[in-house]
Amino acid sequence: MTNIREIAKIAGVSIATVSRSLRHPDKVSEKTRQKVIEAMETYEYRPNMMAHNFRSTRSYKLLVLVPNLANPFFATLIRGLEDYAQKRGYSVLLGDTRDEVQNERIYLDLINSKQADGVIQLTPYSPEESLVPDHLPIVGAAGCEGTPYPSVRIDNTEAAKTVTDYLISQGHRRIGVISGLRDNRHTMDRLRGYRQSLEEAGIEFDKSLVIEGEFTMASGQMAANQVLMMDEKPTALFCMNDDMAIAAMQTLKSNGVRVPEDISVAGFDNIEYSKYTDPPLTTIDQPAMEIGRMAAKQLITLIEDGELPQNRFVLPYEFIVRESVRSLT
Amino acid sequence: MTNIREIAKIAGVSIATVSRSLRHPDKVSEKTRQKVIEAMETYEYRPNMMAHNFRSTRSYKLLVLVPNLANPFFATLIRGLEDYAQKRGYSVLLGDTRDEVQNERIYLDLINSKQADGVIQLTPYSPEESLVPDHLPIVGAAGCEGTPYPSVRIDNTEAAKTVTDYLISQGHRRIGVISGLRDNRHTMDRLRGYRQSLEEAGIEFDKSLVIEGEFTMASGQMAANQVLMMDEKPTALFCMNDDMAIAAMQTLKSNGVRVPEDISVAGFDNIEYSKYTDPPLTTIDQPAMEIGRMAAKQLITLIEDGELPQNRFVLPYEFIVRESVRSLT
DNA sequence: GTGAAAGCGCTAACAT
DNA sequence: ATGTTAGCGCTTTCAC
Repeated sequence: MTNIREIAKIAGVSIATVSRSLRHPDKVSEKTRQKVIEAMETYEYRPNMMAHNFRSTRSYKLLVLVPNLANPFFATLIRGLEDYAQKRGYSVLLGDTRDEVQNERIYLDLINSKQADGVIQLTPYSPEESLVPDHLPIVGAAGCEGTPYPSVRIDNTEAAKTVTDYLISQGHRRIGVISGLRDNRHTMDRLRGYRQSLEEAGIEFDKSLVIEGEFTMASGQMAANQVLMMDEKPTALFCMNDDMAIAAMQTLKSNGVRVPEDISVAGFDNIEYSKYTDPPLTTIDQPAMEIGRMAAKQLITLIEDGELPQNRFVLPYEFIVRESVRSLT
Repeated sequence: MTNIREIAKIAGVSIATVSRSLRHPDKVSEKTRQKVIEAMETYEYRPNMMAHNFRSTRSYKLLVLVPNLANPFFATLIRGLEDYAQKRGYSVLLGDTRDEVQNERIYLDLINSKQADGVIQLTPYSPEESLVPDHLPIVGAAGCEGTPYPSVRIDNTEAAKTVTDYLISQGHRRIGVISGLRDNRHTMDRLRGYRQSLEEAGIEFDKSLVIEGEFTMASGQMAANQVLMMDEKPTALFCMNDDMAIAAMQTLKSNGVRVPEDISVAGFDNIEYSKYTDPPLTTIDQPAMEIGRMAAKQLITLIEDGELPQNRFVLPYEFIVRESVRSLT
């Protein structure tokens, strides 16, 4: 258990100098610094970060609140986040909330008890449910419009409009939607884009075409079953994430409905699996890694500087055309 | 910034009593304890865990080393892990190694610098590459046979044999394999099961039928392309994980090879997506959540007691028959 | 440029 | 059952 005192003794300096050699090398003469470094190396000294963190009232930990880690979109985002955080000397603490607000409370306690310096929230903001304490360093990632704290995201409304525009350009006019939960902000933002597109094309909005899912594959399957029972089926289906699109597509096909010949399907997220469905899925590519990196960057700045020059970071998305949408013209 | 001293003053006791009320409530009289609790509540006192951890030389953090968080099998395992850890008062620190040993080194530094109490390793043990320091509390999860530290896993060899046995029982004799990297221990264990099955059935092992992948979808696709170019194609394909199976299946189909009519496909892991492929994938269900929970449990025991009553925890797997395998008989 | 010393918030002997 | 006190390993004034 070699500590700072031992190194000081070996190097023949005071513990203050050892500390300075690490944290403020410029305040130590080149010669003594060398002596200290050498002592550290021969004794394989590793500063006790618990003491360091305690003393400097910084944990160098970022808490990420994720509704479902098993969704590869979130997992990929977190990979980016972690990659960046690591380069800045921060580690990431995982908080899988299972989409339950009460679980968030438990994790937020890590902040209060000083075990994390800030949080990255992957669940879109909900005014009713949010329990963000004041002055908590927090940034939203892949969130929604109107988040009251800094956030990094794409323009969900515009992206949804892009998808719908494309469906319409392919001759579809009866376009179904498999949405997330009605009061989820992603659902709202994306539905707005869908409706805008319809409106511009002069197609009347038909709410019976919107089926409520909850961003899970099981819900995508259920939604597809509802589509199967409709008398007048849509010719195309816009699913608000790839998980639901993948499940819906499979459900449709296993019930004898061909994709895209009978019903076209589009997704949202561009998780890797969407490239390997049959047919490969047309979808919106959210730059998951980049959103994660950027969110980490903003959070760390917020922690270290106490403020951000800018609060909204809207990243570009890409529309990926594959083979799950058929042209009607 | 309300600290233990303030609470002591408010409650009219010493700081020792405040500390005891929290950590050893039985050593404090009911009456004073109530006073202390009340003071804590009215002042919303949250103990500074950085100080607590520092003082007790425990970080209450578990480091999980994962080769690729975007693989839902790992993500699901981690969910289980985290769920259990949380109940025991531990948090999980994420270390995505991108399957690079040198990245492991960076993360293991978190242990040396006392920022984590132990590690859960999700990459199977490799004698050549492993850099596990002595006396490091570590448990392997979803690892391989012969791991020199405690591990929680299924019997990979037996599971692979189960799959192959089934394929043979359906009349297949020319069974291809898409494996992981040749020197990966999962590849070795599972290949052994495959060969055992063949041997018992009196089928000669043909190494030209084994195509090396690397557990990624991209490699599954490449492997499938190799199968497509074979003169004498296998009638069935055993893929060593679902990601490769999913990619292979899609590649086969998009090249006009029907699954399972022309080639049967089986996977390994039973990630959720394998239920929604077309056709749904026959595969081995690894109890990911349960492996994660159990691994966390063992690691915490190891940390707190310094030893484990038992070092090998082999959990049951399940063979899931869906529709991607056809009977030849 | 360097050292002496105080102290971060808490825990745990030790004393009463 | 409760209080006094030393000290965990480190950072940072404050002197020199």
